[in-house]
Amino acid sequence: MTNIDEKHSTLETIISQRKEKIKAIKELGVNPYPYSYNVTHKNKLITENYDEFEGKEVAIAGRLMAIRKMGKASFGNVTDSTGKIQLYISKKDIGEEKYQLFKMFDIGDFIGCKGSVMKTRTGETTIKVFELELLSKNIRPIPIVKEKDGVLHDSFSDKEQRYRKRYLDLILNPEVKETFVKRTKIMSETRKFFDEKGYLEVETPILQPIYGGANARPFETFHNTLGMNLFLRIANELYLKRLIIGGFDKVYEICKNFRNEGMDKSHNPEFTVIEFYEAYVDFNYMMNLVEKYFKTIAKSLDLSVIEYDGNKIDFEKPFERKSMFDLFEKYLKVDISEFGKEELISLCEERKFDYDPKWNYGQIIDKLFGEYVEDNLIQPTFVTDYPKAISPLAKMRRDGNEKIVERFELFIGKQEYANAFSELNDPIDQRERLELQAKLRDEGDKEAQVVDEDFLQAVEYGMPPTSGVGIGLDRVIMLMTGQTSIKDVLFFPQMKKEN
RNA sequence: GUGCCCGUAGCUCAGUUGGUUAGAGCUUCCGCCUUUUAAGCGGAAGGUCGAAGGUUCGAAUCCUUCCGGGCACACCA
Repeated sequence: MTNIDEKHSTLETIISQRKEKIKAIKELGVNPYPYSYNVTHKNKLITENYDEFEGKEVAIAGRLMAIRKMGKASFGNVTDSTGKIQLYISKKDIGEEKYQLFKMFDIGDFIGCKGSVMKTRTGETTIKVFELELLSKNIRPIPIVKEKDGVLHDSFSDKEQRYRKRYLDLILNPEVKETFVKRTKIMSETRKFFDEKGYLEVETPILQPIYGGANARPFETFHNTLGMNLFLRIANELYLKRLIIGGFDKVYEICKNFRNEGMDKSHNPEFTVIEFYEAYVDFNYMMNLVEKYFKTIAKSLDLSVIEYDGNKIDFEKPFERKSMFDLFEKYLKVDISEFGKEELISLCEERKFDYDPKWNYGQIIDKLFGEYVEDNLIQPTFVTDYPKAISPLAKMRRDGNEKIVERFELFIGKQEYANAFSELNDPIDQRERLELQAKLRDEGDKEAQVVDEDFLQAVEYGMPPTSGVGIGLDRVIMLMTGQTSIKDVLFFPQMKKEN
């Protein structure tokens, strides 16, 4: 007696029924997990060029996604990496024995078949099968999604399941695949853009003894042989600068950074950025390059105006360039360019803005900017004139202003996409700034930077005038694919453990 | 981290002023069916209602805690 005879359909019994089918298939002398199949054509090629293929013989392979049995003949849908195609399988064409095998197929099996291309009377391109092979037997039922007149029935839509079992999401929701294909396209266009400009792609350590280059809390780990703590990088900036010091004058790295912080629609603990550094140029030069980069990527996807999160973002017009203080004046109706900390505090009180008395001048400016300005930055806008206090790696403004550095951030649709400096290469100033950060750490600012003595020494050996940029690539991908959650552009977003 | 919402069959969902034995479609299994396509027709099976406590004669439904998820806010990129 086999489980097939039992009339249960819990998940467990379905699985054991399918295991019994494997036994029965083996008894027919068929290997349910063969080694290869000679595929001659992809489904999309056939369906899109029917006239050329009519009557011709093809061999295709893919996952069986639907079966419609009608006694001595049946229809099935097979999906390969390019799309689906219909099969017509009749006992007359494939023989009694193969038809018995076919009857043991389930949705989710991989199959290969050879047949001739035809159209059914309803006009659907179909392969009339005369050779049928099982390529891999499924034992765990995949959700069945049906579609009529463009309406999906029983679609696989539970977000938690889609993220946890991304492979099912990819099988069942074809548009998901498109997003990730675009992701790869954006990544390769990004490399192409910098390669063509003479940048050298490099790799720097993910495991770092001292983390730096950004203000964030790190993940910590331990190396057994060295007997020391290591950190997963929060940024690669300080290593890329060492390479500039070492004599490369254009470098970039596409890498994952890791930050032990909050998670939401635009933050995953590991995320992808590109950082690039070029010697002998300043942040104005980089502004032009970044603008060109975004326009190039948009163009490569045939995008000119992007509809994103309810906004229309124009990538053909020149990006706006605004001083932070002009923006404050526009949205706060006050010129705060000459304000000191005390005046900013009075402003906060006047506007009933909840500030922390521990904040320094730069932090107050930063928070005010987030509160009153950021939400207005829909079209691509370079914001300049950041306070020194929140930019410990940026060079002072060349006009002698002692509070402001040469830095820009690019905002699009209220979100930050790029951050860049004319890099600080004065070793004395750099040491003072990192020591100030260390002091802030001692006072309890967990995100303040750490003094990296090796980096400081490297700068002491001499760093050319340089500008560098970091761009959050996951966000670029979100923007260019219309996704508003970072989880939808990461194959495997971080999730909590299930029980 | 805080607030709001959600968790019922393999999938999608009904059922929540507390009241027999928790329903439907798809899926699965059996039978019929040679151009179907959410194939069809007939039959069957499938659930400790996210978990644990509590209130009650009686809980999917009310309460508490916990787990997981979504959204918003806060922080960051």
